[in-house]
Amino acid sequence: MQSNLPHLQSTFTTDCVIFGFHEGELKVLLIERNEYPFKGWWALPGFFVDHNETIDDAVKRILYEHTGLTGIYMEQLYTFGGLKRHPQGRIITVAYYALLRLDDLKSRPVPITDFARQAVWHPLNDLPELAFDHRHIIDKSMAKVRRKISYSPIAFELLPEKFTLTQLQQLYEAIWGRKLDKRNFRKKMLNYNILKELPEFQRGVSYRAARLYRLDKRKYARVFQNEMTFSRETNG
Amino acid sequence: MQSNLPHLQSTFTTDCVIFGFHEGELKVLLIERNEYPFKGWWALPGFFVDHNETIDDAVKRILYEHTGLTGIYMEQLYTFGGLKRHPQGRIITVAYYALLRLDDLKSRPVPITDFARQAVWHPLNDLPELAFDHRHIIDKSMAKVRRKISYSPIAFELLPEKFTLTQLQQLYEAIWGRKLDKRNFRKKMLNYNILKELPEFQRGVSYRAARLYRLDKRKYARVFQNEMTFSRETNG
DNA sequence: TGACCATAGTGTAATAAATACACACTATAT
DNA sequence: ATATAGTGTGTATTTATTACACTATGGTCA
Repeated sequence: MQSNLPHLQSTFTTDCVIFGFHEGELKVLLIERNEYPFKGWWALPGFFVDHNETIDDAVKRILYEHTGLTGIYMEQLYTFGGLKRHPQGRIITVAYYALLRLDDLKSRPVPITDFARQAVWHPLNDLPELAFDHRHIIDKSMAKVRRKISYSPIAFELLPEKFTLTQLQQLYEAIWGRKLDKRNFRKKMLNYNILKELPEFQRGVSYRAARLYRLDKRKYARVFQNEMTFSRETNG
Repeated sequence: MQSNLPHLQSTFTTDCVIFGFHEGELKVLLIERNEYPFKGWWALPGFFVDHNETIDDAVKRILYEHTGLTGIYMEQLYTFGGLKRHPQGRIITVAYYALLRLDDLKSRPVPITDFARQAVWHPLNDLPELAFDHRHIIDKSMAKVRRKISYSPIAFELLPEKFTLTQLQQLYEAIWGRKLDKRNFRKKMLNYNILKELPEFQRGVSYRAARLYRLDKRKYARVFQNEMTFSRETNG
């Protein structure tokens, strides 16, 4: 960019699509707005980016405020600058998505801010009508996650530290919206050699308890390049 | 995002990585700055985004000013908001990359603006030191193009309408920085069935003239989903 | 006009990866 | 003891990837 020009001024914000996975379902954290415009509507958590913080820091702040957690996996998605996306004038928003372990959150109430009446996890398959262009932002996030899960191990961000292969498979199925073959899934996933088999099993289930695994972080980086793919499987 | 808050103001710009392909080499269009900071340094073409134009429109404007062309393939890359990226304070930039047919441009002089002494195509493998974080932006663009060329037919944006298979292969080789096997490349590319064989041949070469092809647009969309890949080839 | 140069153009076999597919096992609850 | 519900495993088939070397052609130049 070039300088010495009139510094045109504009307002910009960040909005964050926070994904969680619980009981085989993908969920998104939405707030119910307590302000105009779109008062009473559901919307993505978001806020203005202060001029002395980075965009990443603004997003971390929002994530902390809504989850009480730090160190959440997050990635910038896209910057929306349509002239009509906000009824009060053009507001640019830098959208991020975040993936988090819903289990870490179980007993932690979602804090309420002045701007939101409540914050609630909504199943991705059953979203209410959303304020602004937020539905579009969620759709675009899902498209990115759906692609990215094929070549990087982001799925593990959504699972508890110890998980069963069935949980992992259900997560892939939820993200891709299609069934995978159990034998092929396990064969392939174990072949990547990024999972560490634990000497532990599920507890409290009324059927054969499944073995627990966790991600082997030493091998994580290697796989990031290897590009895991489950590309063409069609069978149930 | 939420409203009714003090509208924090900030300045933001767009920078554009314009890629071209010529004589087997990838090139980037850079301007020589005629303004402080970084006066005399090479930089990406860019400009402030006006508050009544979309970001896409700002980029189209920049592309037109520097190439005289419209309808160029472009895509948003990333938004950079580091506090120290500009010595005069935090300026957010939305980076785009664009792909264009250098041949369309052959006899067209690159226009000079007040802010730039000259605009020159630089080979990607031999870039000068760049102003701001522009080197980082170019690297990130290349990473995206390198990935995206595997699953979408963006390569054709860089070639003339009629091209030989060797040109197409050289382009993939330039983008991936490694040699591909000619027979495997042709077999695979022709199998996608997205190329239309023309009844024409190269002219003016002092060796056997190669057949010309062009992209078959009817089949283009289908391949966008099919995910062309040349993943593991290691042989020269 | 024939030899030469530079690049175009072609096929097959070996290996690796993806896919389709079905049944026995086990922990728990009743 | 038995019903239930989900765990855990192996193989054959198909498809994709890789490795590899020679002939064909158009143009140039002696």
